[in-house]
Amino acid sequence: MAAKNPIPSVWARPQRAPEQPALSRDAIVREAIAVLDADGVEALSMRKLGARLNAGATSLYRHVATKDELIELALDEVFGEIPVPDPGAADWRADVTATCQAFRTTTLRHRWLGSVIGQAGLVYLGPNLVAVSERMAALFSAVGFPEPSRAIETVLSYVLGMSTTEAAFLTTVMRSGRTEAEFIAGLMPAAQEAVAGHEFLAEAFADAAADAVAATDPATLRNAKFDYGLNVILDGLALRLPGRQPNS
Amino acid sequence: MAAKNPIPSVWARPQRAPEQPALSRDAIVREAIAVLDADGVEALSMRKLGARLNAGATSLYRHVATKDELIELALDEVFGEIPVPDPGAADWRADVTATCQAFRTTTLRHRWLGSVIGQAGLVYLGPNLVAVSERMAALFSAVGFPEPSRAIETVLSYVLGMSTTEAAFLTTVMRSGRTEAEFIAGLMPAAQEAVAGHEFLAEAFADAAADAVAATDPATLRNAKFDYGLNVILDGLALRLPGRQPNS
DNA sequence: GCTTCCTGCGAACGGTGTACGCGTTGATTT
DNA sequence: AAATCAACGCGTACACCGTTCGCAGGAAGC
Repeated sequence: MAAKNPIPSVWARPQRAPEQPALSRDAIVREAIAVLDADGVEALSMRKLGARLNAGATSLYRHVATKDELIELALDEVFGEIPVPDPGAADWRADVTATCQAFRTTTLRHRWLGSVIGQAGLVYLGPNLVAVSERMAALFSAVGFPEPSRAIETVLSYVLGMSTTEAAFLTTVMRSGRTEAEFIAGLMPAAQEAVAGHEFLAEAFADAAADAVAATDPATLRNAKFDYGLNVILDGLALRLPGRQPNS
Repeated sequence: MAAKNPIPSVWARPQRAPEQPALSRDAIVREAIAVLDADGVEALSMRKLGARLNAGATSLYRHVATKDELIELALDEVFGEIPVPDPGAADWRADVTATCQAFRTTTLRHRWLGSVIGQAGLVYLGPNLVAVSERMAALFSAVGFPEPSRAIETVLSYVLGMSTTEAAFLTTVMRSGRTEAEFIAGLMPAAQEAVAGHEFLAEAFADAAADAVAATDPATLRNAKFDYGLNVILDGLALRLPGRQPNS
């Protein structure tokens, strides 16, 4: 307001205002993550982001080349939240499991991650992603795993696919304004109908529905599903560890 | 007014043109898929799509409620390309492998699939997706798998994560205008630098680089990586088959 | 004949990303 | 102390976007 009018009167001189925290790349990225977390990737616009920082939209371009670049920065920033344990006394399965769960947690906290990765891929080599990869490589190398990079790729692909789907689902739930349980209940009739006439799918669906009823909480059920698949993969990888293998 | 005049001369009468194929939901979806395949999801605009069909942009809205709905239709249409074998004499591993490879092939043919799924999730229950799911459920049920829906979820998550990453990578390659081999070669220096100082990652990276040199073709190397992870998962699942101890 | 529907479309609204050039400012050099 | 300069914030503008609305014209039913 007053800021728009440079000098209304010579007597009301600048006095520099309470010195805004200024505009910096870090501040922009941080605020962008806040917007993305709150309203998703399609709600992030340079104008709105600028407004939230008490700045014009185009000012952001002094610190960030392009919106896509900003998103890449946000992506890598968020990878920094993933802790990977040192390969230590604990067995490798526990370590890898913890890492994968951390990855999933981060993906669910920032539910835009999936769509961004789907568009940009993981080719961009940000420092935090590199750091996470390094820690994971350490985990597999420590137990003498024959092809660590393939093992990592396998595990991460699973985690990514699972978490992305989960995140998209949770976004849909949240947009509906209902709780997860309510949403699932409301979806049941449509699902029943879609499944009718499909013998095996109906059976699998019935099992899943029974699961849902038995579970105390949709979230814990999702945790269990995630852990199931992860254990399947770790079992498969364990067979490839040297020295403990019937045949090949 | 005169400029707007729809009929400059009576003789230039409409005569209905050579009867365009008209505008139908199917035709729109088909053309949308063509655009998506050619130029990706961010290049699909209602105006351009309309133009390609010799129609105005807003005409499309008579057949499709919204752009998002159109994309959902395209998504399900594309799922129709995935064949799933009947559970037959062949062993289940071969059947599941074939299905997963078909899924991957489709994802790589329509490289926008990943980003769309990341945004929309798989909650929408289109008929073709339901059909694919049914066939997969049949595959697992036929061998008496204890929790078919969890097995399916595990396998599909892996396939989705892997294919999405692959598709994003291929898109980047294609946009660069270089061949895949050239692109990888050009990326090497940056990757080397990013990996420097990361002990285990450097090691894994060296292995991967050796792989790349040994492979005759980047595409066959990608195939091998995909099959590796898939086999890991199938091994893990095999352990859960009833009445059977691990066997290769 | 008249009426009622269905289809396509032009115009318009409120948004988007970002290129460009301007005024200001704080530090650095003279 | 004066002059220079690079960095910064921003207003404007452009080309495009998805979508709404009301209208034109033909087809179909009566």
